Amino acid sequence: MGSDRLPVARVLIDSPLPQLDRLFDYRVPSHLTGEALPGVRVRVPLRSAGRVADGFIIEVNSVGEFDGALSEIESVVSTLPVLAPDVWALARRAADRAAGSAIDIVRLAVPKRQVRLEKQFLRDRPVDARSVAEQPITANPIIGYGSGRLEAALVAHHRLAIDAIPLPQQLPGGVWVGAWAVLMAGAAASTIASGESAILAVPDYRDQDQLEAALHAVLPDDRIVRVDARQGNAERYAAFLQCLSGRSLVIVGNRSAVYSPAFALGLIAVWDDGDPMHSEPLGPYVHTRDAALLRQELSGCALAFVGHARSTEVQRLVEIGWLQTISPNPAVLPRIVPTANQAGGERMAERARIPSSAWQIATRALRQGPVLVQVAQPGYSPRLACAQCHEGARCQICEGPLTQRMAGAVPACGWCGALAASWRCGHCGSERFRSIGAGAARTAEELGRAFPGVRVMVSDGQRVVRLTDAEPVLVIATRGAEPVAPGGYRAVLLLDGERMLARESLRVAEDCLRWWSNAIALAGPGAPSVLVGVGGSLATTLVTWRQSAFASSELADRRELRFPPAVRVATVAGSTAAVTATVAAAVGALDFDASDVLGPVETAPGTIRTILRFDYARGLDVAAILRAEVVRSAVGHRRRPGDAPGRRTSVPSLRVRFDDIEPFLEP
DNA sequence: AGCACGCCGACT
DNA sequence: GTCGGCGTGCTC
Repeated sequence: MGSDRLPVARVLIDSPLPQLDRLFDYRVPSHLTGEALPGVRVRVPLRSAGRVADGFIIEVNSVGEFDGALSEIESVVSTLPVLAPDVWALARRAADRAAGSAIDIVRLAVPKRQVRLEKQFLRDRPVDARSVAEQPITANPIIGYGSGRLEAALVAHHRLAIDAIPLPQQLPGGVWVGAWAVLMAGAAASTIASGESAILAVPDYRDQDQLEAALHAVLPDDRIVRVDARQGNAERYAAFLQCLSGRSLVIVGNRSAVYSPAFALGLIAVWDDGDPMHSEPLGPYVHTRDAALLRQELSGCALAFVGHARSTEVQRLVEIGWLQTISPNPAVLPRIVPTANQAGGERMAERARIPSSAWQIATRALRQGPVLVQVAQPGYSPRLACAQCHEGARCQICEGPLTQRMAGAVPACGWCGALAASWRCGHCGSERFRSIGAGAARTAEELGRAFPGVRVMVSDGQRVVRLTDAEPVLVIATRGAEPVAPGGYRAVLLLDGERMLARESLRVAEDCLRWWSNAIALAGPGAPSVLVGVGGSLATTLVTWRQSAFASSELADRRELRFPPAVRVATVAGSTAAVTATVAAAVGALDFDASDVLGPVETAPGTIRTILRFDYARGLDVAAILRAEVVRSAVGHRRRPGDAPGRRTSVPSLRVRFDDIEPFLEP
């Protein structure tokens, strides 16, 4: 055939089907040879004439790997290469590790196309990127870690676990942010100064706001690109195009920022990797931390995990020598006051559920400025119960737990939101309920009485307050919603320790330590932080501020029990038949020890879940086996027994998830 | 997913 | 004989 000599494009098809997660060969027709280049979006025929699929050209070769008849690329959607080679390599690698499809990662990495923005970008783009004279950047020294030490590690592209300085800090413009944000901005600036790009990933928009403020203090605005969850697609695409401009930039955003097409990537830094917001909810559920680790391995850039409390995952990486630690020098120790939950003493304090010593500390601190009170739950009454029989009050529509947002408010369902105006106990028929526990609003009410004449503000998930001055005020905040106070809080009260520790999770201790540490880091220099009702090793850890020692002993416990992150886990869920077959295949091929097959447990009638655990070294083998089973179950009988003939199951009968951060929680 | 191919029961 | 049922399998 005369067409044999035409180039062959290897194309990734944009399809959710696991069996299509490989490259397909297409002939490049002669009129497209100049445009059909790696990274561009194309439309290609699939199976029968007339059907077209979207895809990305991954590579263009003179010969194909498929030895059947090739179809031709139908069209090149746009000449802009949107899928950079290093991002593709990362997507493939991340998907393989998680038994998922590369296209699912590519969809996180490449936003949906915005034609107008893209055309404008192609029109305005200089022909030669190097012709743009770049304003030279000189980075200020990073303070608090010994002179030049951090910068040297960044230039040498080391992998780091950095302990943040637990203090707020004022920016030149007057705004106060956590010292961690100043550190990360400094690291980014030093990366830019050496002509490279930096990716900074934060868990949520409050952290993002602090980090952006710190970045704008050290870099020109046009060097900072924001990629976050609050953006619409147009804004997101504009930011994405900016990354493709061939300039060294700081890309700051949420978990998807780690997939940005950075030019000359020199640094990936992740703030607070233990925050569950770093866990990707979309398949194949790749955690920011893992994506960052893979990308660092592929690109050889510097990598930094920055936090106040160290996650057990990062601690593991430190202990196997993958990360080196960098701590503040000289050390910065917050002042922690542990208190047992002693009753008696101050009557006002007792009514507000706080020990008298804490009340005294807060009273003294309130003469000088703001005081932070961290509580576990938002709203007024997080739980309601029947006043007569004490059964939990449940929604009459969906059986969800009833809560109260404000004092005297009509109870509402915590699941479906339905108002329960005429509630009646499903157990004894009583119409009276009482509240169990106290949310932020109720704590605010109680503290308002305990501290007469003091201004009280509530900052929870819905309403986050911002403090602009250092006036005395009591700030009641749920964990994670604590505002930064100018000059730092004069005292921090950590109230609901016992309740937070009562959560049923493998990671409670680790999570609590992170929540408390992050709140303590908002206290000003020398200001006391009071930990109410918690003793033991957690209290000791906070008092000595040796987070790494705690993470290390926690990790040792997990090793003993063979729990993550000492080992990896894969959750296999779906129809009884599919899960049974998959687990059998994995056990047969990889010789799992019986103790490493946890389950099955029934999750719903006809569906089960089994957890496999395995050492890191076997990760790729396990993923390959499970992936093959996912493909098989997708290709095989798509009809469940008992289904009406002709209609197919749209829900896949097999789901696989690696490294779920809460693998043992009931679904 | 879609769509073609293929191998057994009631029709011109 | 063959029209069409849906089970099976493939997509460059």
